[in-house]
Amino acid sequence: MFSLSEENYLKSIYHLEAVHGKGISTNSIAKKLDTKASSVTDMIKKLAQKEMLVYKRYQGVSLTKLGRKEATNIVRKHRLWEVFLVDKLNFSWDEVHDVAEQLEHIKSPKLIDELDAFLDFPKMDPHGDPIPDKEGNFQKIEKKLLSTLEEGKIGICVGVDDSSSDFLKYLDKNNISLGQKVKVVSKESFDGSLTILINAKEITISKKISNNIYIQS
Amino acid sequence: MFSLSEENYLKSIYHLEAVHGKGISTNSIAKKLDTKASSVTDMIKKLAQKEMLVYKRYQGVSLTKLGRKEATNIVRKHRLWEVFLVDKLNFSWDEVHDVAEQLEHIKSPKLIDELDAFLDFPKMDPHGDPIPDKEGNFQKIEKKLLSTLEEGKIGICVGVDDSSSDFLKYLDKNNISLGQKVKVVSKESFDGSLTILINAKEITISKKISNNIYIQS
DNA sequence: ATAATTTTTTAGATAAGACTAAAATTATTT
DNA sequence: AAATAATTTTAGTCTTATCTAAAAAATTAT
Repeated sequence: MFSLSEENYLKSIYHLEAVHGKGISTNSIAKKLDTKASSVTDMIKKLAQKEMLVYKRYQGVSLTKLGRKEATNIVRKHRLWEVFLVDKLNFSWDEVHDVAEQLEHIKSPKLIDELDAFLDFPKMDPHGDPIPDKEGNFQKIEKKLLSTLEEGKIGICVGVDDSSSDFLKYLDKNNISLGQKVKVVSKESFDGSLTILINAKEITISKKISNNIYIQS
Repeated sequence: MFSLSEENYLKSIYHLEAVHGKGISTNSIAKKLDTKASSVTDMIKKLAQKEMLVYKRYQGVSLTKLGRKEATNIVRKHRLWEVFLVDKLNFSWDEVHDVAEQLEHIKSPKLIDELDAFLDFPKMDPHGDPIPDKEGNFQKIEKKLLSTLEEGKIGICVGVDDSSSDFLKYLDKNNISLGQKVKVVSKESFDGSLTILINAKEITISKKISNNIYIQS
């Protein structure tokens, strides 16, 4: 069994590995968890002892197969709860994160699988992220950033990179949601801002925004 | 905000007060929480400082209005989650306690009220215990122990005192569930055991059992 | 009423997880 | 290849919640 703190470390390292590959630095973990590097050193020693990750002083860490399994399960729980909150309890996609952050730590062999079935085995969470199945497998979907789409091309919104409430509220305000068609009308080379056609309306979005929206094209 | 531990103390004291009235002893709290009296002293000092209860050395404690409100809310959450687990996730009534024990500590203003609505504002949990509403009010139903029912009289099962898995499994095995009619066929004065008619079948139950079943008559 | 017992509190220790400050190691410049 | 900078680790401290052992107060028995 793992403590809340241990689970949060495993999850953070998992997410960092998904972006940066193996060999995650102490500092990057500290940044992600908003804690100090010295605290991270303490914890990764403990997790190394539990064989959840491989650690050599000054060399960063990598999850073991066991550690990855543990982390995947936490991610699975987080995302299933998000679906529950949105589909059943009328939460909007910008409200779910903090609650799911708590719910993901509930320990019950039966609970999560029953929840999965109750939700009809969803494959995606409300932000377009894949939900691992019981065994930890999930479908990796083809996607790229909206900012990489060329002028005149069309894509469909399939996810967001940043899931912060502020960003998601911005999208809501501009009627941008998953499954929607977007066409890049023009691209400003100076600042990378994009004028897009969405919902039969033209809007201009900054590079920072288009860098946080995933599309399929 | 309260820690998990603080919440568990508040809940336990609340339940003890429901049975024994005001002035709960350090020892009884220790017993209920399976901890040491010295630990209880430490914690009740802290809760007294937070004005959740009134405490005078060697005199036991009583919840303040604030403390009772806090405790009631935890009970509300516990029981709503129990309903969710049974009604939506196919848990049986002997499986819900440990999971609800965890879920009751999830902090979200929106979550619990949405859950309440989603479950259609249930008034009772799976064990027949009342669910407090948002304001902390609940209907106190008229009930008495099956052991107090006289020979020849009829009652309806409305709750259980002991919610342990073992006891509930015993009831399942004997087809005793809430809402069911029971008739006391005979009462053995020597050991207090009861022969009852339930489900068109006669069974004999010990005093210990009849002391844990609530009926309405 | 005093002695014995039980309950409660205090004092001091421990473990988990975080922190600060300083030392050790690695990486980057010049 | 030194020197400087950045990162990481160590050492020691703090907080929360627990514990044991001993002291203090209350209760019960004689």
